[in-house]
Parts: sequence; C-alpha cells; structure tokens
Amino acid sequence: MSTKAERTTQYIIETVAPIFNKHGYVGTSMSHLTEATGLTKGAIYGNFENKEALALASFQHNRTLLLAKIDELLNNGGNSLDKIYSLISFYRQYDVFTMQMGGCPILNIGVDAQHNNSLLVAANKETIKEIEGKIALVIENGVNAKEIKIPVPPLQFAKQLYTILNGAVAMATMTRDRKYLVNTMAYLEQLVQKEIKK
Amino acid sequence: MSTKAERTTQYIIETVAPIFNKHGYVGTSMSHLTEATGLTKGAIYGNFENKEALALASFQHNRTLLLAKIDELLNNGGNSLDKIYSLISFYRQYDVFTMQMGGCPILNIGVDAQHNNSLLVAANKETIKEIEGKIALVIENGVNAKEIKIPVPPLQFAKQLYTILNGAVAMATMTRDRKYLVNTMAYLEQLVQKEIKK
DNA sequence: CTTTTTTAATACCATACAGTATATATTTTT
DNA sequence: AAAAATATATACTGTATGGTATTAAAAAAG
Repeated sequence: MSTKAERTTQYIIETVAPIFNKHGYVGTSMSHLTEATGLTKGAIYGNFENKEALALASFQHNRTLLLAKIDELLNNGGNSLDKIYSLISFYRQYDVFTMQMGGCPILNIGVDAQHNNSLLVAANKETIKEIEGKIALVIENGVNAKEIKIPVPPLQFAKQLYTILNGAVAMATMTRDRKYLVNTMAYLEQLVQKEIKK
Repeated sequence: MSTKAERTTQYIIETVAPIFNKHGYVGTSMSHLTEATGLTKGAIYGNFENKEALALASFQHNRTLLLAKIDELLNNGGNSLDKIYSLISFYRQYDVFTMQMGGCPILNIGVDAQHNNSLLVAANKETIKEIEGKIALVIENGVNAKEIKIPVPPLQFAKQLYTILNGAVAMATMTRDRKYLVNTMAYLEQLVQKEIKK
C-alpha cells in the first residue's frame, strides 16, 4: 500500500489542480491552497518544494486526465472516421468534462502562464504537440486504410482540426456560452462528412 | 489644449495597457506600473481610483485600437467578399498587430480575468459581441446584395468565422508559433472561396 | 508675476505573500 | 508496544502588496 505522504501528495494535487487552473499561477496563493485542502503550509511544503512545483504537478494532473480521455476516444475500436467523430462529439461536451479541472487546462494555463511561468508554458506546448500527434496518427491510419482522403498532410490536418476545436473552447470559455461548442461541432461534423469522407 | 492631468492619464493608460494584457489583472502589481511609467503611486492614484479602474481603462484602450482596425478593414470600400478577405488577411498578421498591446486583448483578458475580475469579463464579452456584430453586418449586406450565399444566418456565420479566427490566435499564442495563423488563414480563404462565393 | 488650484512625490499604513525552522503528532518499523 | 522515522502544525521570518495622508512641486487663473 502507498505511504501516508504519497496519499497526501495525491490528495493535495487533486484538490489544488482546479484552483491553479481557474486562478492561474500568480492568481493562486498559498492561503487558497491551505484553505481548500484543510492542511497547513507545513504539510504542503513537506510534500512539494515550492509553489511552482505544485503548480506544475497540478497541470500534469489535469493534462493526464485529458490525455487519458482523448486516448480512450481515439483507441475505441472502429475506423478512423468514427474516431474523429467521437472526438468531435466529446468536444461538444468539453465544458462538462473540464469542469472538474476548473476549465480547459490547455487554454487556461497556455494563456495565463505565458508571461508568468515558463515551465508551465513549456509543459503546455508539449501537451498540445502530443494531442496533435495523436489526432494525426488516427488521420494517417485512416488515409493508409483508404477510409478517408485529406487535402493536406495528416499532421497539418490534425493541427487545423485542433485549432478549430480550441477556437470553440476559447469562445465558450470567454463568453461562458456553450453554444459555441455545439455550433462549432455541428460545423465540423458536416465538414468532415463533406471533405474527408471518401 | 488638454490639461496636464488628461495627458498624464493618457500616458499612463498607454504605458500600462500592454503590461496588464501580458501579465493579467492579478499578475500586474503597482510596482510594475510605477516602474514602467516612471511615475510614483501618488501620481497613478491621483489619476485612477484604484488598480481595477486602471485595468479596465487599459482593456478599453486596447479594445479601441483593435476595433478601430477592424472597422477600417470592414469599411474599406469594395464588396462584402473583399471585406471578409481583408479581415482574414489581417489575422494572418494578427500577432504583429497585437504585439504593441502585449498580445491579443480578447484572448488574454478573456481567459485571465475569468475567475479574477468580473468587470473585465463583462467588458470582454461585450467586445466579442461587438466584433461578431460587425462581421455579421458585412455578411448580411453581402447576402442582400447577392454577392455571397451562406448556409446559416449571418450572425451564426460570423460567430463561426470569429471562432476559427480566435482558435488560430489561441494556438499561436500558446505555442508562440505564427504558423497557426498562416495555415488557418489559408484554410479560411479557400473555405470562403468554395463555400460562400456565389 | 502672484495667487490659487491642481498634480505628483514622499513616507507611511495594515495586510497578505511565499517560504522556513522548530516543535508536536502520527505513522512505520522493529 | 517501544523506538525510530516521517509527516504535519505552529509560529515566525522578511518582503511585497494595494492603498492613503500629507507634503512639495508645478501648472493654470487672476
């Protein structure tokens, strides 16, 4: 079984991750964290070197949750077209899924950390690259299996798709209006149907 | 001529607006502002009630710059299709244009202020609505003049277009890679040509 | 050019911040 | 169950925070 400290560390990360995601790196204070966890600074600093290490662990936690979900969608049997459709369907409810994390970790951290924390910026960039790669792989397999045809290389197509997905996420976040998700996913579905379905 | 205070007020806003835009509301401290302006807190608090008022004025300043540019593009003679193309061309270099502001004010403030400052969130939402309205008007005129045809109502089309534009802005911001702007604008140009050009 | 009014600098609040050394609990190991 | 090791709480750094009276300087009005 795991040691006490390991469990506490995990508990802190889970509790604190949505707070960092909502309020950003500078916007989150140690007192926010002690209050939310019910622990003291002694406990937190016993498990994490400093605020930055905790913020990074928090981002990695959210990132892992999101990547696990995307993996699940993209490895869930079916042909590549089904996988793309299920990714789009997932983003229609992206706001519901990311609520537990305090919003989209990619967008929030990616924008918030920009001039405040370079470690978080780097971790976020890496995550974006990873997601694009996963989508590109599905596309590539679909092309090879002659299930779909695309007008540009797989990675570029994946980046383009992910850009539009994130556009919807950004708009929905900024306006707090989930219609942007719904409408954009409707648009993408007909786009996929018309443009890449062979 | 303008009074001294009016000029100082304006000078403060111009100097401080990019800082707020880069570092966010909580991430910007009064000492950042005194350092950047070369003024003391006495001078700043003589011209602004508090930090929030200054942040709001800063956002309004950037918003005005952006809206002026968009107005210029969308009222610059030519038919509605030309206007859409010139908007898309502008976004290809959006990073250059918004550098003076410390990045895209819509995205930065829209995301950063989300759980930190409700006044800024409201001002940002209002600005988004305004931009969408301006685009929708161009579309509507184009439809009425039978220059273009669109598969959805003008406002919805405008929102969809603006969502994709902002997706490119978000990706370019987060990854610091302007290729997202270039590629997305290339995509949008062929989309407009194929889909709405009558 | 003097007086009045306005504007900005200084010096100062009280509070909150990230982080730490030490003491006290609480687990683990024996 | 006792001893050793670990984990958490307490109490405390020094510094930075947003904000404010008050004083000095500069601009505008007479």
